[in-house]
Amino acid sequence: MRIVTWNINGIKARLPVITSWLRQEKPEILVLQEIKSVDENFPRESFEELGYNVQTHGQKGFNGVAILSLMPFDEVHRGLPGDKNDPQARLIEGVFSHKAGSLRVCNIYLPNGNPVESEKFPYKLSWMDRLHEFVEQRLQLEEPFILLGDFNLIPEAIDCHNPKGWWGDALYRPESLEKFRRLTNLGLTDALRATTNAPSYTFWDFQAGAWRKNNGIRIDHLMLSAQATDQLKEIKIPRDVRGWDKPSDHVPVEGEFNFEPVGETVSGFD
DNA sequence: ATGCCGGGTACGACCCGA
Repeated sequence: MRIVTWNINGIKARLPVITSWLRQEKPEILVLQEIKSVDENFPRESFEELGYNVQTHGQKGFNGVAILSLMPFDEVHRGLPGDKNDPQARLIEGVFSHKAGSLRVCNIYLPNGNPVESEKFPYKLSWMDRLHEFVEQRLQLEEPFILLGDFNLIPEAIDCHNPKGWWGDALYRPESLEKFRRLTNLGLTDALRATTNAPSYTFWDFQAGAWRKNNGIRIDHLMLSAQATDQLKEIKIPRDVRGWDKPSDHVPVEGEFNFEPVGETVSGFD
């Protein structure tokens, strides 16, 4: 079973790229960040035609997350608990069945946090505190759990082309990394780093020829519970997608797992 | 290089992103 994360930077502008990629790749699950759409305007039919079940958690103008799945959703949860006044749509979770049990897939778009001097940075840190609480509860379930998405965090120097240039940015500074390590120390495995020590970028800025110069960073991650790590086969990052027509500034990150779907996929829920 | 692109809203600039 293939489970993929992709920050697509606007569903409206990216629909042709995503549908052609889906026709080619047909992953069981694709999670999207930055759909920049309200739920009513999400082009769900374009994905349903391809056999996908669609669940969204959108908002007007920016942010917004979605899960596309060939398998039916057993459960859907929207929003990160811990602040009822937080209007930003950055988390959606789906629960699925596979032959040996259940699989919980939580898609996040973690706040960027820049500029560090603005209110955006404390928002990032408090969002990470809320995520910590949430993940702690999820891990107590002792089941396959995949926390994936755009973390807006550069884990280590190897994960950026120019570490000295990035150091101090909200994506790569002590306060952010301390909370990130506290989170992963709950018992999450970085799937990419479990399989390779090679530099593996997932984002290249639109500006300043970043793609041409390979001036990239790795900020899109699959973080796995022990029960999910046991089933991990490999991680692939199809970086060529960054060179397609009208690309996102992020590329997909694909996880291949030993989970097997239950029978035929069916639509018609919800 | 705290905005050079690129997408959003809304239709002329501004907000947002990493």
